[in-house]
Amino acid sequence: MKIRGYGQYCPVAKTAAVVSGRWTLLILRDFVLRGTRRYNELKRGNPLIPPSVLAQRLKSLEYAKIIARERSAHGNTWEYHLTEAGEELRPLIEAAGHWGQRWLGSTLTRNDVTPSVLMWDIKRKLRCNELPPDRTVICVEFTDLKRMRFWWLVVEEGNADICMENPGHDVDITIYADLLSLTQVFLGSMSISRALSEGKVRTSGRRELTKSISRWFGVSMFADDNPLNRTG
Amino acid sequence: MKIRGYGQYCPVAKTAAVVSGRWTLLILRDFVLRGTRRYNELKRGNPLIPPSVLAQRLKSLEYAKIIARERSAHGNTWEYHLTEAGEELRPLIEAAGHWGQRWLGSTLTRNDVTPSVLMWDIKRKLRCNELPPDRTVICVEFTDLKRMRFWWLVVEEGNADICMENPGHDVDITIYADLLSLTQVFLGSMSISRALSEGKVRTSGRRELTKSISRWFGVSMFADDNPLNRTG
DNA sequence: CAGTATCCGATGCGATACTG
DNA sequence: CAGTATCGCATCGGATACTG
Repeated sequence: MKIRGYGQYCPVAKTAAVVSGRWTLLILRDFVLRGTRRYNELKRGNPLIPPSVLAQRLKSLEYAKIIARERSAHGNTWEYHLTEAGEELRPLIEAAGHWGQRWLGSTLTRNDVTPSVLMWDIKRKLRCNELPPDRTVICVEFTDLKRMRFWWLVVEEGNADICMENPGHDVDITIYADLLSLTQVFLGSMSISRALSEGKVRTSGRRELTKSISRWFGVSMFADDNPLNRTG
Repeated sequence: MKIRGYGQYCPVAKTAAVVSGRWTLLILRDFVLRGTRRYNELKRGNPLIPPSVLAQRLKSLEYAKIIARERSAHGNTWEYHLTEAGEELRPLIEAAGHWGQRWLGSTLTRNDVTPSVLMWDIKRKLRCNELPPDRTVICVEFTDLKRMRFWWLVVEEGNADICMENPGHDVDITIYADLLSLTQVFLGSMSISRALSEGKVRTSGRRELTKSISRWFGVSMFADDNPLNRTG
């Protein structure tokens, strides 16, 4: 486990030696912004990372004392968590996100979107307390997909679960959208109300859930950095 | 000129695709923090970068609209400058520097230090207005070096020049130090007064310049992030 | 001064398969 | 679930030499 540096004393260079390998910043993002703790969660959040690379990066980050690996609460599996040093990478990660949204947000293409990643992001940002107190079932149908077309979010007691098969309960609201449009909504480059009025997103089901959708449908933490949202 | 992305819509991933190549963050540091504008300045600040890699990175950054290349004022050479997008990378670079100083500052070794880079950093941070209004000549002698042992800073009219040969003027103050110690002083991991009292750094010449040294000898912008300086 | 040209070697990386 | 093992290719990166 050797870290290849740059032969420079500059603190920026020291940091760069640790965080600038391929995939590394994304793994850190998962820890810092998504609260990820497990190997397979990291795979889910980064579908294209080779498992060997992920394993190697985790070892490096552990070696650098940015994360630590330990038994989970139940003791039957492993978990990673940020150290204090790792926590303090938050400003760096957030700066990267703000900048990317502001200056590269318009580069979004079909190659950048994956239904599973989007659905987990949506789930994570769902404002459950803005939904009815009893169980709510939200169905998402990606109108342009064959596989991975249907997703269900079951919200109960302030907690959301993701299913890929019909969970059997009555569906309270269905959201129809193509994958790219719903991603744009999540990223804040298109407001959900505009998406609805333009027909990019449609809904069916209980009317009051559609009316309140912009309250319970949370968006990316970088949504406000979108150039469209600039006040200046 | 293709940028290899990660197949993710996340703004952090978009940024990572642009800035996380080897040397890239350091080149950006030179633009953002050192005010570098020229190819050879970049080489000076990054002695180990291969010229072909530097050229490729500059092209990439230009392609990404982070820097722009244009004729210098005199028109006989080329200069780079940050675009607005590039300027806004400052928070990212500074976050990297703060973190590196705080968590990796103690990893400094002999392999990380270069006299030329240090001298240019010192020159850049010299507080000329704290020096006498007339010409001041500062000699730095790296006591552990054979080559690159002597350096002169000629400060005149609020401006400092670096020489590697005796400029001929009388020397007002000479600073003797080994390369690692003076680097530590610059980085703030050792205060100059402590370095003097411990004999890591010595001076000769005009007494008033030694007495005021902690005023005119500027340090790294990350010096305060050193764990030693923590108040908490 | 500001880069190209060339070349080679390491290794990072990706793909796939497999395991306790 | 949480990774290893293997493997081969590509390409990145480093060194050196050279040029308008």
